[in-house]
Amino acid sequence: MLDPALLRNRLDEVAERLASRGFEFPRARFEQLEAQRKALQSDTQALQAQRNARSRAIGQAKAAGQDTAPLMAEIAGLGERLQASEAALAELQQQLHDLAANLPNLPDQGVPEGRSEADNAEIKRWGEPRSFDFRARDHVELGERNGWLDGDTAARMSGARFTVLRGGLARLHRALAQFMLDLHTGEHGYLECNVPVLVHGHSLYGTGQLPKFEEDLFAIEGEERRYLIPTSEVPLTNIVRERIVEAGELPLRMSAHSMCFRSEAGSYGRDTRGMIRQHQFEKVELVSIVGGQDSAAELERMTGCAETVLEKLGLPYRRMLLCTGDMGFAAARTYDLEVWLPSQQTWREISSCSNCGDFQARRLQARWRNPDTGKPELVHTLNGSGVAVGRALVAVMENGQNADGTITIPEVLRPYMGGLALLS
RNA sequence: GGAAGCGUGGCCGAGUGGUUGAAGGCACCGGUCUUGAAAACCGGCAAGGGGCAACCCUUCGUGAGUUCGAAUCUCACCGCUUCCGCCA
Repeated sequence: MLDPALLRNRLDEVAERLASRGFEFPRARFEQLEAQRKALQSDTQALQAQRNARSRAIGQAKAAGQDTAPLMAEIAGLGERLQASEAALAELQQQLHDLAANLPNLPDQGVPEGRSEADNAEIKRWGEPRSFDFRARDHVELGERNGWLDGDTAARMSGARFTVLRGGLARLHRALAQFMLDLHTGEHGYLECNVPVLVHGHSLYGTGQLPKFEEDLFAIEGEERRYLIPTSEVPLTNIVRERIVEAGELPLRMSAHSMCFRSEAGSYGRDTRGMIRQHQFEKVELVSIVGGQDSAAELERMTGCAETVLEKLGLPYRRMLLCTGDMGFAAARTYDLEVWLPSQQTWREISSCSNCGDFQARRLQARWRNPDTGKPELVHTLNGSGVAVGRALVAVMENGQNADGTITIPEVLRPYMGGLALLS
């Protein structure tokens, strides 16, 4: 949610910055609603003030033992007028709120303008894509040869975009998640969390997936509707929902390994082969809650933590600064990490780290107490993948493959594989 | 699933339908005192919204209702606690 004061006072700037990310602000409608709201609100409050004053007078008269009948007669009809006014105001405010809830965050200064991923800026590159002296196989081919990776069996029980993993590959997948979580909690200062994967709609509203992107989610109907989380950013960030955090608790850094569920509506035909795009996948997530003055530096730090994962695994990657048109709804600034996939001869997203500023915090009413002022202020929230486990598995397989179809296990994972160095 | 109880500010906790946005305490901030600190004492201290401002409005789990007036009365819902049943 954008700062409502910004909408009222600096509409030109807001509209312009939203336009830079390809969002057309419904300006005429907003201005009309806002003008009506202003008039109706002051009318309503005048009526409320009148009612309060009269009721107080009746109370005083009664206490003094005077006759209250004339005062009562004076406010006859006030109640109905007030009720009508309040109802109309509530309706208007609902419309304004609905409009505001669908506005994406403003891009930070310094985010390159652009319409699609083609306009993203490459910030850095690490590692050297390996050159093969044999035909490099893709992860599906590598996996199916040994029955490690089985999409057909998964399709029979669950449909498309699911996978069954077996044996050493299943273990390697688990090893990756363990390694990442250990790294972030042991060396990067994140608090290990285990969180619900089923959440209420209001939690998804808080992080910005609702109301606009309901079709991307799996919903569970029961006595109460719940949703499967698309990322543990949702539960981790909702930990501070409607809380006032003490300054000494910040920065609050949390990490979780969880299942993630996405309907992938609208991506028919894309990445249908293998494990790149699944309805159900695992991810180690990083979330930071900080004071507003620290969020820019925290984004750099967080992105560095995600990069460390890839570096320790020996996976070549590049860091991209997303352009205005390619950022997510809640993000003000986003870095994507893209890992090299030999089979596709291209870079594929494996992590996305975003600074959401106070956008989510305003929806969540998540605040901290600023010791300088003694007043509560909205926190800034950041989230990043540290990193996607399924895609990391794909990258390890493809980059670590040998001519005979075996896979060399990165050294940092061997302790999690019982010392095994080669998957064969 | 059955029974009982409870939801009040950052926290704890009072609150007979009428200047109660809410006593008291803790925490926090400022001051006096002190070599310094602690203690003691004095003062301040909820959030959100509207207005240049004076000031006004809203909020006591949520939503409806009764009333001139609701933290207080009624109903429904939600959440929490305890006991019983079931259960990994």
